[in-house]
Amino acid sequence: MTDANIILTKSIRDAVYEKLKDAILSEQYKPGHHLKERELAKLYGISTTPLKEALRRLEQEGLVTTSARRGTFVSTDIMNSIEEINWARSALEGVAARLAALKISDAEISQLTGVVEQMRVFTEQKNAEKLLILNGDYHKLIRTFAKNNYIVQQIEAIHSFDRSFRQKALSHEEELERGFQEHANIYRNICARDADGAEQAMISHIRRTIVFVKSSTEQSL
Amino acid sequence: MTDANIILTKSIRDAVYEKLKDAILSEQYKPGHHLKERELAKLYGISTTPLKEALRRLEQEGLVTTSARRGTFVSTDIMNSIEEINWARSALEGVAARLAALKISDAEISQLTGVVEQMRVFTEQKNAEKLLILNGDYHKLIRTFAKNNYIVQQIEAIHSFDRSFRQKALSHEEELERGFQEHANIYRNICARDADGAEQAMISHIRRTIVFVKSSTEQSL
DNA sequence: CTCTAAAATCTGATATATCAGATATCAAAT
DNA sequence: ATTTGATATCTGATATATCAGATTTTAGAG
Repeated sequence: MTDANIILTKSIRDAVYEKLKDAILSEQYKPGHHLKERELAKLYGISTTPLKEALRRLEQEGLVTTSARRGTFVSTDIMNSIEEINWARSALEGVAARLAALKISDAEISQLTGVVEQMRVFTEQKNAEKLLILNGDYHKLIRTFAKNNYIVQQIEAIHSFDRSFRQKALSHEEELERGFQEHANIYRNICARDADGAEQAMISHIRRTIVFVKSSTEQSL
Repeated sequence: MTDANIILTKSIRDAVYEKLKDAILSEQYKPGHHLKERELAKLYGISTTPLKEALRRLEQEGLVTTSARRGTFVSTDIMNSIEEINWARSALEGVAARLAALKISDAEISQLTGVVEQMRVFTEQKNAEKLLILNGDYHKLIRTFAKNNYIVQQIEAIHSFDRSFRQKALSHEEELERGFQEHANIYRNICARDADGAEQAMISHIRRTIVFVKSSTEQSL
């Protein structure tokens, strides 16, 4: 409740969209759950208009399914939607790494080096919490250095989806070391201005993570 | 006017979404044009509620930009250059080809074969007009076979921006034959279920086209 | 004439009422 | 007891009214 109220500047529509998305991704609303417009509107103390707009957006993203005058339901296969989105992310972050390798300046390499060195420290300390933040910074730096606004926008639109996803990835200890090695590998390729190598390293890093989280989630069922 | 009324089964929301999208893509509403909710609602004889939902969807696709209580405007694609967008397109169509290679059924291969055979004929006839349509069908089939809704949406959002781009690509005769060879190569990789090969073939095909169009456009200036 | 501030106006955002399709309920017929 | 169909009810879809931020207009001071 508290964190939602921090966002005072946002419209009700966007606030309720974020709230619902988080609730669905964290499985507070389980697959198949009926999201009733009037009920939710009353619960959140808002009208159905912005709520409806939020539901439409979630529908387009595949998180809910609406049947006219029957109801809106949380999609039965959320993991599939998340996986679909992460395939797109792998492609977009891959090409971002390529462009970064082509365009990066020496000053920017220094910046990236600084982050990688910090990551090395926290990996040795097995500090998953700090690493989660640093990993975010690392990926953000790379797409910034790609200097392609459209790609940055698309990647950041995807980001909120896999907050929970990346958290799961780092909850396994062996993943910390492997993740760092892959990040270091991407880093080396970018520094060497090896566009093909950087793109491939980034793509296989993200796709391996997809498969890893998927399989470890399925095991826990 | 008449064709819109044929769709009686659809919701007003979807009908007005398509109507607006067509109008924007055909440049009846030019970039920068102010789409006023009340004005359009009155024009179409509907209320602002479904109209607003249609506008939100167009906003998410990037066709319009809304500033709260200032207005909704047809996007000016000046923000993101055609080149920027096409880097994203190459990555997304590449991963679509990969997924198609992984998931394609025998029946779907037959469908794709049919299109490729037609393309062969029109390439020999140097029929650029027909090839433009078939190329579109070909790419659309591949992304459909990828069975990833999110990626399909992203690619089609990009398409609505640069119809002119692919037209330019085929305006050079030597490009017809080279384009067909590349398409045939992608096709072979997908049929062989070679995911890596299909992705690489698609990516290099699109990126070569980007460079080609860019250089030939610069020459003509 | 210029500048400023208040008010009128324009616009999207939100709230509420109503419509209409889909489903569930239940009583009557067999 | 089962079936059927009328009806009550639930739900999203749509229409309309109102709110509030942003812009423009304009009246008044200098």
